[in-house]
Amino acid sequence: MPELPEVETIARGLQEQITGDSIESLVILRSQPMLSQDPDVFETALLGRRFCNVSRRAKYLIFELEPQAYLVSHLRMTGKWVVAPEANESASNRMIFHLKSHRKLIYQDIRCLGKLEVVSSLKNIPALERLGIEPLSSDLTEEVLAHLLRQSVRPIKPFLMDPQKIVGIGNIYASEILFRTKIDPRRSTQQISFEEQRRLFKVIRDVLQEAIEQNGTSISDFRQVDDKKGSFQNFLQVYGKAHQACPLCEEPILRIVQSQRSSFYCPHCQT
DNA sequence: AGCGGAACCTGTCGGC
DNA sequence: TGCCGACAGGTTCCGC
Repeated sequence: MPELPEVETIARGLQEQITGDSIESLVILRSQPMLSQDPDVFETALLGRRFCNVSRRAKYLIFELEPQAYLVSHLRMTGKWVVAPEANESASNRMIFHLKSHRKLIYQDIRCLGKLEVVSSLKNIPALERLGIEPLSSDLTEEVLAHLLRQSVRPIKPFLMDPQKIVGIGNIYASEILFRTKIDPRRSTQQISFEEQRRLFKVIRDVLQEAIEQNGTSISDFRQVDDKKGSFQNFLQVYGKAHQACPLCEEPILRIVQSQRSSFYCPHCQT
């Protein structure tokens, strides 16, 4: 489900809603295969602890707890976090945290592809160590992007989605970024010109930043922590728009498959 | 070393 | 109506 802007939106919502609150009890409705650790260990590590911060790294949510512990959550395709006065009877509810404020923090996940883990140190999560560069941080520069493009040999679209290179860009934003930069998603990273690299650098940051300002993209089921929709879906130009007219030239948008994922692009505008 | 494909799951939708 | 395949916002593992 979520890419960087959606995860950032959820992190901000949770930060605002649950910081200072603590976990009184926990009901685990289903733990497999989302939990990599024993459910009893998971529960014991959480009970009584207080949320002191919620942040994002790549597409991971990091709940900082006091006394020191971290709940690390990856939503994968269909994970969601909801804060509400009471838990609704949704079939996708997987865990219900009963908070001291009497509100409920609910983890939902239709496909159960998400991952949850409690650790005493973030160093205990190898996947976090393997992550690439945060695109909105000062770590990403034109020079760094040029270097990453040069050392890779693959089409630009799967490159943009590789979290070991640049984190946070998923299937929606990869297509949107390439449309705005007018680059064909099949082009090799080796063949991206200097001018195109500069455009990519700017557009990657612009698109992600704009999507955060719109609270993410709600195409099917993404919702904020308070159940409201994001609004970046109103600004999508190609994602999910196969056969529709390109907003620039009116040619039909094409859908192709790359690395087992759909790519949407305008064959006339993107070269 | 780094790539593409399969696997991990469930739900929905369109075609026959 | 029922069945079947394709598809869905992601990552990891495996073989080449």
